[in-house]
Amino acid sequence: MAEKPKKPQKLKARLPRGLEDRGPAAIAATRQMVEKIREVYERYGFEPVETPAMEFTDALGKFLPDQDRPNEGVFSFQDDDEQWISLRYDLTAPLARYVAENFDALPKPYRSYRAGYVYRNEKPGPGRFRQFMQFDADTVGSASPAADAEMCMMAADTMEAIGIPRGSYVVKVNNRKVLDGVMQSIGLDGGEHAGTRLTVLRAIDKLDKFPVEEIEKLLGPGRWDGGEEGKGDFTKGAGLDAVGISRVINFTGYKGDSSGSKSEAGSNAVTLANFESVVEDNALGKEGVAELATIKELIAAAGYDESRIVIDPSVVRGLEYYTGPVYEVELTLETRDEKGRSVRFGSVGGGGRYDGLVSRFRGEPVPATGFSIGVSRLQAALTMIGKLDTRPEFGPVVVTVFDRDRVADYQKMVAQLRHANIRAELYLGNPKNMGNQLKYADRRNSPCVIIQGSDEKARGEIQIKDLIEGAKAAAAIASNQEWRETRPAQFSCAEGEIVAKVREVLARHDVRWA
RNA sequence: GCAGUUGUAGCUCAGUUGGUUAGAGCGCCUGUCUGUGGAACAGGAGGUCGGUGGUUCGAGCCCACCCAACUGUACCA
Repeated sequence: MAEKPKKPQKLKARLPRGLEDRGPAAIAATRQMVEKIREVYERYGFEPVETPAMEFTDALGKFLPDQDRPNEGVFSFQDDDEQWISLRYDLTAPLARYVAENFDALPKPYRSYRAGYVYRNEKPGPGRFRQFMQFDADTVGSASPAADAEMCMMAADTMEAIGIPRGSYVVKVNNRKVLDGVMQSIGLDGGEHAGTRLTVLRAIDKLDKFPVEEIEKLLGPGRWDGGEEGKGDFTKGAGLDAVGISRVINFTGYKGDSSGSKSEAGSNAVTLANFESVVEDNALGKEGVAELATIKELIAAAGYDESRIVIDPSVVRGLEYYTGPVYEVELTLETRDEKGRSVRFGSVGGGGRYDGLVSRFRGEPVPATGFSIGVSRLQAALTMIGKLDTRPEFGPVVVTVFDRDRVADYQKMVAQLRHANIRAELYLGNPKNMGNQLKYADRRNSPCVIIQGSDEKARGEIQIKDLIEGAKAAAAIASNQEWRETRPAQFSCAEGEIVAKVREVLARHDVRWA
């Protein structure tokens, strides 16, 4: 024998990490979610506008503070004129560019929404992808806390519209001015402390993740993630002294001994009172507290209680561009993966006020506030907790080919069904036997197939085989012979009745597309 | 990025203290069955055991490095 035939070097079919292919069930679920979110946003008065997936890199805010790692996390490339272009990493920065570019033509306040994929080059995880969908709404040109309050209410309404019951989600609100005020009051103002301020904010952001003692380490010297000195990775702390640490912890309303989870802040009124005592005479802090107080009144007047929208000092978000109120939506349902382990999904939406983002382009103040839902992450969470209908859609009615020379007759039946708005197709594979054609219809999840052999043709009839009913009947049948002879769930009717009879079958099984 | 764990068939996994030709279940294809999807039975395809180098008479197993995935952590506009 000659040499072993060399295997052709096959190209490995594979997808980069953090990306996913999406089948019919996932697509249908996304469509439904997006449609429901859209209805709510429209009802709040927002109008649609869309921008491309790419922007000039500088328009995305790459030069804003907190840019110690240029080009990290963003997919970028150079155009043929050497200008840097990036895939958008959110929908807010591109909107700011759009508004600035079309400023004079737009009504102010300008209120718009958009859904689209955004891209982040970071480590993927459960519900975290490198391409994912966001659904965004923004009010540009209003400095009123009413615009912020409205975002919170809309967030709550949206969650309920998607089918998440009241009590299974919570909208958390905070205000960056309060945080900044507290930091000023412990001597962390000024450019030389910018890095420290960031570290403090990051530490606060982890309050829902680690016990308070761990947060204290992050505010102080630092923390080892292996649980003890020298184990695992070391996170450098903010280096605050004991007074500074306790001021920050006091602000959060968390108690030193509560090993872990919830803020002690009982109600919005208590939280606000605590804020007031913590910011003392700091002007910026007082301004933030006043804004939160206004928001609290507005949402209460509109009938949103604290189980739906709550002031939470641990919400930080968007270190880069948020300037005032910030919001975050969290699922409070416990989510577990297929192995029963608890899974952290983090927030499924959020937003805040970004008064500096549009004015970058304009040299005049342009206040703005926005809210965004992480559609992909929310879908991943809902799928995991079984809240999403992941049943595959029914396939088309399949008209089988019995006699190869009568394809025209079969195609005519297909056309009749299609004209009656029934999804239908001719079997386009090799029609050498009926078994393969039925197997195909089965795999397509077809509700029924049409069969017409010469016997039926002679009588002017067709056979309709109900595959769903047939599958049920199959359970009771043991032998193949019996299976074939009974031809379960199959009936014949006159050729002219094809549409009416197929409709009956579809109705019987509640076929969604019918 | 850092740390830990794990890489054997399309999927889930076995694989003795290093010892001939690397296995099972499920899935896939074919046949029993040229006018009927399931079930059953029979058969078949599919692996450079993640990669490279080393130790050894001999490596899926031992050693080194690399790659990838998962988990935690960092970052997260």
